[in-house]
Amino acid sequence: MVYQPPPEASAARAPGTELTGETRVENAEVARLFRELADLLEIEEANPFRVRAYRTAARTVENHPEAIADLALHHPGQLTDLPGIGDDLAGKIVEIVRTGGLPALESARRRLPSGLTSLLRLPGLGPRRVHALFRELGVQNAAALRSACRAGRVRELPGFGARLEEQILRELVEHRDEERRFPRPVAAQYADALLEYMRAGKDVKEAEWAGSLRRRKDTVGDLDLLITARRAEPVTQRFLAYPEAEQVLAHGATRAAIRLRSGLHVDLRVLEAGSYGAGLYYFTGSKAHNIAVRRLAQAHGLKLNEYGVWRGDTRIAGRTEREVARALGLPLIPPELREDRGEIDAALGGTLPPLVELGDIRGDLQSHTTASDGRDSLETMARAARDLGYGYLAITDHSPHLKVTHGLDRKGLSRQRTEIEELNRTLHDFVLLAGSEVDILADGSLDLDDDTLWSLDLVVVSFHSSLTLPRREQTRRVLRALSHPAVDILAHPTGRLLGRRAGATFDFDEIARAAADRGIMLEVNAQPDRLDLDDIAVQAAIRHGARIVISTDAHDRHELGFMRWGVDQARRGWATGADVANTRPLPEFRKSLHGARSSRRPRRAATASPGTPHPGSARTTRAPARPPGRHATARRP
DNA sequence: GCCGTTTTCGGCCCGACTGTTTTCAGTCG
Repeated sequence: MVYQPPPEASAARAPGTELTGETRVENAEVARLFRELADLLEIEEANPFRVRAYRTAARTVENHPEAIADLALHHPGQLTDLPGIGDDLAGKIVEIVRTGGLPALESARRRLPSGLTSLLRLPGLGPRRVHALFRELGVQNAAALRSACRAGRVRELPGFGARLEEQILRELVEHRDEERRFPRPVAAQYADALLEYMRAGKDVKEAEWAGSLRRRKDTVGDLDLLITARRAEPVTQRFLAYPEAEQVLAHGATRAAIRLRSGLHVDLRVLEAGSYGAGLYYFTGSKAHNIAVRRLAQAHGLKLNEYGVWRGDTRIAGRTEREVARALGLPLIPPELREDRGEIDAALGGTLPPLVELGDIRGDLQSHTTASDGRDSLETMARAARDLGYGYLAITDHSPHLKVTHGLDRKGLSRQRTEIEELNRTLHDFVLLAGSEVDILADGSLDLDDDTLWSLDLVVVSFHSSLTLPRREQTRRVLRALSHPAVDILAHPTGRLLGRRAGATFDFDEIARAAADRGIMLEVNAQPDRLDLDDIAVQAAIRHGARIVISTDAHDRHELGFMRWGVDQARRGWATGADVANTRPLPEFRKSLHGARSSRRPRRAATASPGTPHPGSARTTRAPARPPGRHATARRP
């Protein structure tokens, strides 16, 4: 079978064409190209270690907290300092960054249709079978595979069969070739219910979630449940009988898998108690972290598997994770950091960061009331925040531009301030801050006049429209907004909505540097479908010296409880309590806030219209918002 | 394709389950 590629697949970009600054290649794009090439090479049965090298490189690039394009263009020699990047891959990165394309991938696409890579996502189909489908039946994509299944031609291939054919067809009809991930807060609801059900089983001793849920990743593809029991069979049976299970995907002695009605796929593993720690470690992952830790075990002459740490045939650890880690000469690494992003070196060097905890949070810096699109009153929100043990809550109703939210203008904000001041007189040990979530307009100007902005305790800015501006323009827009000296916080910086909207494209490093320079804080928005910034960006922001805030953006009193999701996100970004501004008690938080603002504020209160460039730009008149070097990052990877 | 207490070649993490194999390859995590 000779494959004729469609014309558009090979005519990506004329050779030698250079990309202009307008379209800088994102880390994620470099990673995507490497992954596609790895998939195609694997289908071609290339050297599996070569395939792995591309996947490792994809992960390294994706996880790199700064723009790989900057490195490739200005310091290409430093690319090989990154783990898993050698001379060859460094050259390919430079190629991608310069031209937007990768000749090796284009050549692979001429040999194999790239539609094949989506077939790899179908359960039961790996590279060998996908290759056979293409070679024997000429199948190039999901549609062709569906026809082949319906015609009964798939079952006749060696290594396939009627059952596999039926399964493939079922999966195709249900679109399981498309990647589906759940925001973790959503997956956690299903997980909590299933865990409670399993713990009620009489044979169950310990039961815990592992996998990406335990690593607190922002989205979860499937759930991994670990259970210890003397006898595995009754536990497995109980699992398979879970009322919410739609389909049994696998069922062995110690392992089983089901799909819930929600579409979530759940893997169960049953172990004996002596292996609990090793099993938990193993199933928590990530895969890349596991591989790195196993290498470390090898270097010590040990073997690590899900049953324990072994010296020859003797198990020397396994009961608890801490015991497993100790046997490998490591302190216990928090699950959030287990991504092979430098945490093992940090652990070996004794420089793991003391991650921020939910209990460190002293206040919430974004919330809404019935004055705009919230569902609870000022007083209800205040009392709920105080009940959480906070010392302060910022009320940040929307500005008028966003019509659907019925935002507050100058008059509305003034009225609200009066109410807030009255309320503050009745609340003990608790303060409401009068703020606003001010829309960043398309040109980067702000949606409130300067006097109104300066009248607020806290100015949070964010955009809700024009998310698709070209990169350079979007960067300029955000920089202009941050150049307004009254701005305190940039909220949900990318505007992404998990599973629905990718978010705006801009030069995040430039924004983070500007924020650090001006003492503006970057928000980790804790709304389950935002979780914006993501973990990589949090890490990058901290490296640039910017402070983080974790805010719930609560639209009613219950949503104040979203704080935990934001804290999890910040922890994955290696944030310590010191990196997060709202771990400070109010006087301290306020002092730093007003310190930063008063030094930015022009001598004579600006009366210019919204967004007019400001005299006495902070860059020249303001002392740094914090001592330089506070973020000395020897502990960072 | 990367990498080095195995250092420029020869390794590269480890085990369970499924289906169709009749002894194991492929897939999955």
